[in-house]
Amino acid sequence: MGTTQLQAAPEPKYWHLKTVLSEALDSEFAVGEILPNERDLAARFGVARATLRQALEQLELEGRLQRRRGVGTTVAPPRVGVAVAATGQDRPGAGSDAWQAVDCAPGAAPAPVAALLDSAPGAQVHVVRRTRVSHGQPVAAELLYVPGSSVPGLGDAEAPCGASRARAVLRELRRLGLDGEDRSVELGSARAEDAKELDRLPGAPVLVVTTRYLSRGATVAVSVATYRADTCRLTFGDTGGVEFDRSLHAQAS
Amino acid sequence: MGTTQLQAAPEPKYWHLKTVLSEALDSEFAVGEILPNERDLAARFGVARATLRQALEQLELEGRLQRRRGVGTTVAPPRVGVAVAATGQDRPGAGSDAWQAVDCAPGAAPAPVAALLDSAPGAQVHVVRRTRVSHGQPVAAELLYVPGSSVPGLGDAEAPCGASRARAVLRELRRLGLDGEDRSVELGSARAEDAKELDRLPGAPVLVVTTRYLSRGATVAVSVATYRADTCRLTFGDTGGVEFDRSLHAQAS
DNA sequence: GAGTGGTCTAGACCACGGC
DNA sequence: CCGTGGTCTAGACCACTCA
Repeated sequence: MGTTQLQAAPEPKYWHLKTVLSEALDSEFAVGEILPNERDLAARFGVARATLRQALEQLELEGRLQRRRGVGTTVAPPRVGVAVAATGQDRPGAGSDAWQAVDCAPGAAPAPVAALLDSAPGAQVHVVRRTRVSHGQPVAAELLYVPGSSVPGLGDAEAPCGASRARAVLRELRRLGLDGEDRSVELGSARAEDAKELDRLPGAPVLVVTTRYLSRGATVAVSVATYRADTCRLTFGDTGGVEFDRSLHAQAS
Repeated sequence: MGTTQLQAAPEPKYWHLKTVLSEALDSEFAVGEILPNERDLAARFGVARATLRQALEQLELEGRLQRRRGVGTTVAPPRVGVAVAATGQDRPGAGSDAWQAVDCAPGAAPAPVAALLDSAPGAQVHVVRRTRVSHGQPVAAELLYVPGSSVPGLGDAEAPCGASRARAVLRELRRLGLDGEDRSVELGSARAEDAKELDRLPGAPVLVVTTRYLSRGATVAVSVATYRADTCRLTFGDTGGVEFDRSLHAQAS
């Protein structure tokens, strides 16, 4: 019959495109360099813009590209290793990498958090907001839920509600003496609120780190931190080794 | 003028759709139930299929939906907590949750792995493939890179190359006595090869866990494990607590 | 205002699973 | 075989950034 279906490779175009672009990024582009715009690229490869965009989305997901509306598509630097370390409670940051208390408000813990806190779904807690900056870029936004019973040292009036109160809660928490932490990591998408702080669009992929802080066997606080998945590599230094932080994704010399 | 642009909310349609669908999933659908097909759903909401798909993709990314070509879209069960635990070296799995050695072949470590192994980019290593199954579902595929110098007990001929040889390498490795591990977690997309083992399409989002195993201060092996990001929540039990494994994402009673 | 990426449409065909 | 989700097209308009 006249069916000219000779191509035995049903590999999607966008997948092939992604491979080609990925190799081009390695060999022909420097970090920070801006690519041709999507319309030009699509024309150059002979595909529709939507198809090209599918390839770019994948590359952005893998942290190889960075796209900003009104600006363009740039080659992303290697992912930054951020330590999801020991107590994490506002410890003196190593240089330019630390948590910053933003504010503190009374509120109700969402159901999944309440479950971890062993409290009723609607129970009132202190909600501390913090932001983490690494190498000058925002990498994470955190909501820390602290039941009033964990920090009895504070009047639970709604009083100051600012960064200073946030620091006060953290101080009280530290004084409890934390024995350990349970952590989990999963993929999520940035809520509109987080997206703003992370300088991303809503729905951007994030790594959600949920931490349960323990003191004498009881859960005294729960933290939900969302890290930018495109720019971050979370590191867990079980041996205290810092060397791991470099060189992953580094080009072999 | 006749411009009837009264809507002050430029919230994308797919974002709104996602919210609506998400609420519907909570209230009107049971786990495993299949949704109407995409064409019907799109018509029902008065949007193009591409727009509806954008919403579905987000929900799938968040682990709320599961889509399979030729079958349909189903409501996903809550993410399964998988422990990325202590030595991890083929320890007797807790019930139905364990690593399974697949095979072992000689090969060259890719550049980033070679860097972690402190070896030349092209150096020959044993490449052990393992698969992890949890609750009957494949959740992770792993490539374990072991330099020949770490396991001198084996003749480095390409001999058996099967699951038995893989187990032999693991046994030798365990006999070294591992002091500790450095780990990192980042977002990636499944290579065609991994995708097959994980029962997903190539490019599917995965959590890439890179582990460096140490013995007496030296790196003796490097593992790159890719976990299905849609179905898995990685847990790190610093305190050995297992309770954390349940109840995240559980509906409050 | 020009140029960028982000959203959206209304089609089409293909690959796969199950009947 | 039919129905499903997956890929792809060729347009359009919008929101944003920056000169």
